[in-house]
Amino acid sequence: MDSRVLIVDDDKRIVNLIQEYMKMYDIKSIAAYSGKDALAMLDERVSLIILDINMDDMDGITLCERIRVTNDVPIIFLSANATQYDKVRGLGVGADDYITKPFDPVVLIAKIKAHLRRSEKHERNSYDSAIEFGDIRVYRNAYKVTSGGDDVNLSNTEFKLLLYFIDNAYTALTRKQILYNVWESEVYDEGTVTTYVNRLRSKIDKDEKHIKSVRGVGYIFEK
Amino acid sequence: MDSRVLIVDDDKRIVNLIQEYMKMYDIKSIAAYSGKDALAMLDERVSLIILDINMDDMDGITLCERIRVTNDVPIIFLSANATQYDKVRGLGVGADDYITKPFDPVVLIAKIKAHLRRSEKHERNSYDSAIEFGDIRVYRNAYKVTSGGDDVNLSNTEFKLLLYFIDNAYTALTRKQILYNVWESEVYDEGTVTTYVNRLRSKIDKDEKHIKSVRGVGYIFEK
DNA sequence: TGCAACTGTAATTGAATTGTGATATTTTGT
DNA sequence: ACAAAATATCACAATTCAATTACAGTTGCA
Repeated sequence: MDSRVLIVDDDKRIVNLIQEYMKMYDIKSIAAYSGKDALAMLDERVSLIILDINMDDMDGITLCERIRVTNDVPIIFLSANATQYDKVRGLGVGADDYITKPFDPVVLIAKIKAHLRRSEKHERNSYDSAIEFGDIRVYRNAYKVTSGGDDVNLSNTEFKLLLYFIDNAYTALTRKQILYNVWESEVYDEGTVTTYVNRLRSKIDKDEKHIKSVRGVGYIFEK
Repeated sequence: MDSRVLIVDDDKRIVNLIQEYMKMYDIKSIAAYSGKDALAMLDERVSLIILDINMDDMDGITLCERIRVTNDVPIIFLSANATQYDKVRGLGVGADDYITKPFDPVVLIAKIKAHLRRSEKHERNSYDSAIEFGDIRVYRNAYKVTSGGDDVNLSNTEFKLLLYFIDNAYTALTRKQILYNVWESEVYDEGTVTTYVNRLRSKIDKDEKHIKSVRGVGYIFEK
């Protein structure tokens, strides 16, 4: 994980506080103390922005709109209360989440991590390039999988299941979740998932290096 | 084939990499390391532009719009992820294709060639640029196909289908997609595609080396 | 006009895939 | 070590899918 979070707030104490927490969880951050500074810093690579709604020189909403013109990075608003956020949402500004002050650091970190994970997910799984793990390569567009260079013949369902795992790597998935997302219906027996996971394993993951069982929950895929 | 590709990216390593691959396939290229340079180079004759979406001095979208004011040359976007490209498409910017980083060089070259071929069609000086795979040669402009030197008689629909496959090599295509693009309508039965694929196979690909079935999906063409 | 090629649909066949239960194995808590 | 629960494995019948073949309507052209 090589992501950076930009914190924008004209109250330096708040910025310092957030940076302290983030340091504890090994999340890199940079800070801007005004809207103008923030815009300047966007030239650098930033994975997520935490943005205070109330600032002196430029309010957070305006700043958010300006950012959105050129940038798709997730934004979490810091607001004094929930009503304030409703206003933001009403305006249709492209914010992705919000936290009200005073905030619980645990919640803040959880939200940050969730957003980082989500955007990271989209990054690597580009459409034309192969996804690799171990000696397995998955070619999304070609519906093709190779293992050590040799073609592996996966059925359509097996392939879709594999993609679902890949798109949700490092997250434990319940059988119900898997049914819902891969079979797009819950009418099937959960045992079906078990069977298919094992079919997939027998073809590309004989020693269960990547698709691991999580007893009582379901499965987790690790690259 | 006397065409030139302009590569625009401020990351010189990427540019060099692409130029290396292109050299291997005898495609001439020139490079620009900034949007400003790229605009200047457009005075010269260019057949295709490969354009990074993220650049320091001018983002790819803006550059694309500026180019489009005066120029109709095909543009392939290089983007960090597919989401980014969706945004471009949403803006209605006149991009013709995209490739996500990290890219598969084979796919990149295939796409470049496809675009060059397509635009070449409109130019006067391209009589008999054949597309080759196996012992098959396809002469786009002459509506002619040979197999091992002998003429193959393809019907019009079969020929259009073959061209569609060629232009979308290494991508699995659904029957619906094929209907939509070759028959230019979806009113027909999907079985029609099946029949035509098999007619095509019996004429130029008896052992299914190039047109492969992807069960549950459709077909994929590989050169 | 008449014939040959082409077009799209439909029926048939064989093979791959599908979901489910029945049984074996592993893991867990006591 | 034991029973209970969860998971893995296996075998199966039903289904789905694509290749093949046949066919009737259409088009083009000689």
